[in-house]
Amino acid sequence: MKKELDLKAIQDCPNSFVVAVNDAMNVLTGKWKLPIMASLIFGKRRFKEIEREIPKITPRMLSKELKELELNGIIKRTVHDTIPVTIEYEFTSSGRNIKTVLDSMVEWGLEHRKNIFKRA
Amino acid sequence: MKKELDLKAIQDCPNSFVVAVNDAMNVLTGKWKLPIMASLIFGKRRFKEIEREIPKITPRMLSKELKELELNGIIKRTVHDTIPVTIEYEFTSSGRNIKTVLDSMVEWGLEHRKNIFKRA
DNA sequence: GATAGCAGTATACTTTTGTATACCGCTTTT
DNA sequence: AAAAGCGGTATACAAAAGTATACTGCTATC
Repeated sequence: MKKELDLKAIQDCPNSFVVAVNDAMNVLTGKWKLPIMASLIFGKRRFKEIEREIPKITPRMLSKELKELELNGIIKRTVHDTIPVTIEYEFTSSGRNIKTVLDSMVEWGLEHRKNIFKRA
Repeated sequence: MKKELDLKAIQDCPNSFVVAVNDAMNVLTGKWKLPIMASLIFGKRRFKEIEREIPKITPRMLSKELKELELNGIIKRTVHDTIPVTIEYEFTSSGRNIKTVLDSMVEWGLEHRKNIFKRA
């Protein structure tokens, strides 16, 4: 699945809005991003800690997703020069704010289920 | 990509919240769902109309996504018994409300870009 | 000195998602 | 009677996303 949203139908929306939605989607899609963010929500975590908290994730996927989240400015990776080095991941403030999007999803989702059952 | 969110880390959140986020994600992910919804936002549309409004979508994908959106209670498919039959797609009220989620994404996305450039 | 933990990487593979191309039965227009 | 529009389906294929399994160099403990 390519990540563009090149549709004429949205051309009348300001392009920055499309970009903004795209940015948000990039942070939310994929099987493991939400679990990883859930693991970080109460504070800093190390690689192995996250791995243990998320059943069935492989180190390959965890590594890949952490890199992507870091690149997108959602999390910050810090290397502490202890011996041996310890590495910690934590949200950026932008990253922490993605919760507002999740909140709106929860609100919509709950309401949606109510509507579904009304007519079923 | 499997669609479960079976993570221990979210187990302390009420399960209904996880389900709700999942429901919202199902409506938003994939390359064509947003374009299709954008096409429906100003009113009813017929299959070929949507197809024309979205450059490069194949009828196969359009058909597949419309079915999925209908199954998820986002859009409604109506068969009018004209001769020949005409078929119209439109949002359900739940479907229309997904815009609140998109709005929160726009808000977050714009703010996020501002933060990124501040530190870059 | 073997074993285990840390923070990952490498390689090969399967599954899911999306594309390309052609076609169907029906009706209206030319 | 041929061509084009409607609302799709069928088949085959390519690309993206995710899995399985093994391994690396480092340190610290048993």
